[in-house]
Amino acid sequence: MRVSRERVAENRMRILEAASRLFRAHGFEAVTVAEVMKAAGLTHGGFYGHFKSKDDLIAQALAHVLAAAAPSEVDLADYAATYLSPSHRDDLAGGCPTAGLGGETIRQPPEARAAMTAGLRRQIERFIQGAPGDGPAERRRAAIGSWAAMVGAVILARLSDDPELSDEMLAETRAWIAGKGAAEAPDNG
Amino acid sequence: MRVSRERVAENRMRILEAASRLFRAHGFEAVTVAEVMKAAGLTHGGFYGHFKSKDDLIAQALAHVLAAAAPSEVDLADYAATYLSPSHRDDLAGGCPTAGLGGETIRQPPEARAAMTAGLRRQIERFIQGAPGDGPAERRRAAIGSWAAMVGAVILARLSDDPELSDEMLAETRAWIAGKGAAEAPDNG
DNA sequence: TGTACATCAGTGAACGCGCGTTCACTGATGTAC
DNA sequence: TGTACATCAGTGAACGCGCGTTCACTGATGTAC
Repeated sequence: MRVSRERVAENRMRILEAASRLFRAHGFEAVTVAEVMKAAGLTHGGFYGHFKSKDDLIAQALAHVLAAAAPSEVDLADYAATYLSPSHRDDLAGGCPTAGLGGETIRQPPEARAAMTAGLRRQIERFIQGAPGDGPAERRRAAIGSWAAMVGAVILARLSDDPELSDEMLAETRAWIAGKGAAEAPDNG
Repeated sequence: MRVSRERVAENRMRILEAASRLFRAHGFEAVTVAEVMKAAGLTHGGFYGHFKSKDDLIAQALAHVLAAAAPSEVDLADYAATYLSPSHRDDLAGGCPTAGLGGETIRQPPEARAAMTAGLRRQIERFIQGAPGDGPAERRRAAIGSWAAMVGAVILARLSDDPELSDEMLAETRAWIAGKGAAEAPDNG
């Protein structure tokens, strides 16, 4: 049965939201088109009215969730405290798509990688204002280094089957980033 | 045709080596059992004489490649220079299994995660001796933070479809780690 | 504003392919004498 | 040391299942008059 134009747009959004959460929770390959459609409250046959293919959905779901991130500048230390928290580590489905899907997106088609690259650029820009350092170059370096450490730490913390080591990865990386931020630029090395 | 006992052990090693490279290059799910066996110079039917299942192969291949890493202590700055090089970034099949497969291993069965956790522990221990810092706690913090930044930076660099941004991720993270190593512990923050 | 019809979003059965896994078979290895 | 036979690693065809994708159909929406 045909539905109204608003309903079509709403269904499309529901598919993107459901896909975004399911992909983050289980990875691109483990999630089926039928599962996504069911989570969106639809049947699988209608999928191809909205998307060209599953790969197309992957790219659009990534672009959707990455664009939804807070647009304003953030304080790097505040952001790190939230990002490197146990509750973010434990929230696969609702957490950072870069940490949850970055490792898999490397092998995805160009469209998905392009979405991730755009997200990476935005994240660095977002960090630059609130990053420590004397000049723009130093602040950019701090933004890049901190972001790499945050993403790496969440992945390693999720990987660990020992809760103590997992908590330690988060807490120590957070302290290490804060320590680096407070330190002055060295003149050796 | 039956083969000699040495040949059995050699075949098993060949399967583990082939699996380790193929998994790192293409991910666990994209690689088929038949592909692994073909790369090892065998036919797929014999696979179940060596391994209980594909999941079993994944866990054993991870344990195998992680155990093969250099056992001695390393200088953190030297290690970072190699790890954060374009040639390591571009060598998916021969590169670090944590960077290549860590993101996917989160969703793998306990045995695979246990292998990764053991590798993570070993890597931190390996770094502690050569890490900067006054006491053991400070050196451990530097080891953890640096490792998180290295893994994150390689993943982000591989993700980026812009070669310039990709190179920048590696170079800036490397400089940032070095800068942090030289800095003294802050008394604020 | 009402009516008649064309459009098309969504349904659910079906298709085809690839994958993990199984199995009857082969023939070289290892062992008992 | 040599022979006869049991063992079993590897082969390749086959199975069964699940997945992405297609398609004929349905019926509410949107439009032409």
